[in-house]
Amino acid sequence: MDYVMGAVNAGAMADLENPGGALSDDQIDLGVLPDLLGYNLRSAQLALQRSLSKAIPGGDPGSGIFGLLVLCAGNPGISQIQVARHLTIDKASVVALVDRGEESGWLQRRRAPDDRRRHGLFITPEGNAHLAQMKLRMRNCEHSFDALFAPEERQQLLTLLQRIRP
Amino acid sequence: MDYVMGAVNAGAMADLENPGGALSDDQIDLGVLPDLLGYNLRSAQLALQRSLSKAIPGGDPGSGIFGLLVLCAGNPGISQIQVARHLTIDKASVVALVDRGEESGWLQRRRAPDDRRRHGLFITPEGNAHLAQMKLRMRNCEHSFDALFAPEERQQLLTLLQRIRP
DNA sequence: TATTGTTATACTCTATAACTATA
DNA sequence: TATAGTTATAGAGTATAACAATA
Repeated sequence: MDYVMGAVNAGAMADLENPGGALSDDQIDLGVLPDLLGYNLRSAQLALQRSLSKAIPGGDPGSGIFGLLVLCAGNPGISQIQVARHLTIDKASVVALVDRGEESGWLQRRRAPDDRRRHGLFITPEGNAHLAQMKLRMRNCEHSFDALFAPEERQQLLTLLQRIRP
Repeated sequence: MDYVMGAVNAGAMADLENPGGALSDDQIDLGVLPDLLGYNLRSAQLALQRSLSKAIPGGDPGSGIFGLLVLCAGNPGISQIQVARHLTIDKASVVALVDRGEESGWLQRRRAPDDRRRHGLFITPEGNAHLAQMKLRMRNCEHSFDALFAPEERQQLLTLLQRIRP
């Protein structure tokens, strides 16, 4: 119950204390937010994402073209529905992604001979070259965040995050 | 260099081994993805977000109406630009959020008497009631993820995530 | 019937740029 | 000049639903 009523009471109290003046920026009360997994996940991801998208056009790992190319490079002939499953997005969302990759010349759809419903995805030499470049930039960018963690801390962060995955 | 070439070589090898047949779902090679902070952050957040948005309409903590109401409850008279700073989004993105909150009757804009450029934001009794309900649902939903962590693990996860914040 | 891919559509979140009113 | 808020616009990213081709 404390959890639920806390901010409400704080609000009522602050209301009496602050009938209209400006609030200084460092006295802002974040309430329950800092204790929520969702809030902290989102803040962290936004920070990393902004840094990545400055360093790498389309460089959000796991969404966007980067994750797709990694999967095609490691699993030639992977189907779109498998991409969807492993990037945890809908198969319909994969279509536009693959379209982009194909238009850019980084991958190809090839109708699978053994099951003509399936499109096998194959990375091209241009795709591999592009991916290698993206990986370099990605590594450099992630490296700038490594300073925040001791090596075993970084690993534990990854381990804990992976438990949340479906 | 291993880092960069790893998946490329794996790709070339797999290409020889797999000239067109289906790949089984559990032999998919995720390449460098599992070692990337960005990929793991995104997967974890997607998983949590999907769970939350089933339990709570508009319930992504920190984005959306929830974070806004928490800030208004704890800091009556907070300005929109302060909301933007603490939710780490642009001031332009705050406008639509506050519009929604005002239309729903959960908060009010009040022109600040000491600086007529500023809109102070104030939560309404209806907003407080709604927020209390959202917090209950949020707690229940986050609680279902707590099973994944020992108490000190959860705390360390939060601590590590907070280091990434700008 | 079930699966793979596709199209069409819409919604949320965020950003940028240009504007206003106030300071 | 600078700041707070607004408007207009655009771009990701994702989802759902309905559909075609194939199994």
